[in-house]
Amino acid sequence: MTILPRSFYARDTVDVARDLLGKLLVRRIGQHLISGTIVETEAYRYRDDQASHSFAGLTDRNKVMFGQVGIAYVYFTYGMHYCMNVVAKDTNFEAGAVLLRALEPKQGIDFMIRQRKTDQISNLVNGPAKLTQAMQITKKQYGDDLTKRSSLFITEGIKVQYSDIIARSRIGIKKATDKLWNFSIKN
DNA sequence: CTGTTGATCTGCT
DNA sequence: GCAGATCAACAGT
Repeated sequence: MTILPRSFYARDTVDVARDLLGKLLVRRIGQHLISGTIVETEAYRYRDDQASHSFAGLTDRNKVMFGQVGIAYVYFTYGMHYCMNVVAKDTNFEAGAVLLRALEPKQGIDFMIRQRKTDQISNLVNGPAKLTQAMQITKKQYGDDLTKRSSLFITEGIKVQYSDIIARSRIGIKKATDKLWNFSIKN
C-alpha cells in the first residue's frame, strides 16, 4: 500500500480532513501490525478557528502544529487520554492539524482487544482517545513523521465518494460551532 | 502559586 | 444522565 506523500498534507486543513476518510492508519510495534480505516476526522485550523489549540499562538504543547506537515501531533487531555492529530495546512496558514476521531479496525484486532480490555469490536476504536489506546499511541509518538514507513504512518485506502461524506459541527467544543469541520463516512 | 477548564471514556444510576 | 479519573495550558491573584 502506498504511503501518502508530504504534498497530501500541504493543502487546506479542511480539505485534508475530508480526504483522510478511507485512508489507512498503520502502526507497527515489534512483530505486531495494527491498522484501521479512518472513518471520522475533524479539522482544526489557526487564527480563524477559536476551537483550535493553535488559536492563541505557539506553546510547548502545540509547537508541531506550526512546523512541517505530515507530522503527528499527540496531546494529553482530561488527565488520562491521548488524542492524535496530523499536521496539515496550506501556505496561507502558519498552523493547522486534523484530529483522527474514529477508525474501522482492519489488522491486529486481537492486539486492540488486549489494549482496550474489551472484546466488542464496535467499541474498539470509535473515539479519539480509544484509537490511541488501542494502537498504543502516546506522547512518544509526538512529532513522528507519518510519511515514512516507520512505526506509525498513513497509506492509501478505500475510495470514498463525496456523496457518502457527512459534514457536522465538531464534537465536544463550545467555540466556533458554526464551522462544519467534522467529517465522517455514511454507514 | 492557585483555580478552572478541557478536541474523553468508563462505570454506575 | 452524571461523577470520577487527574494533566497541561492559561488567567488571575
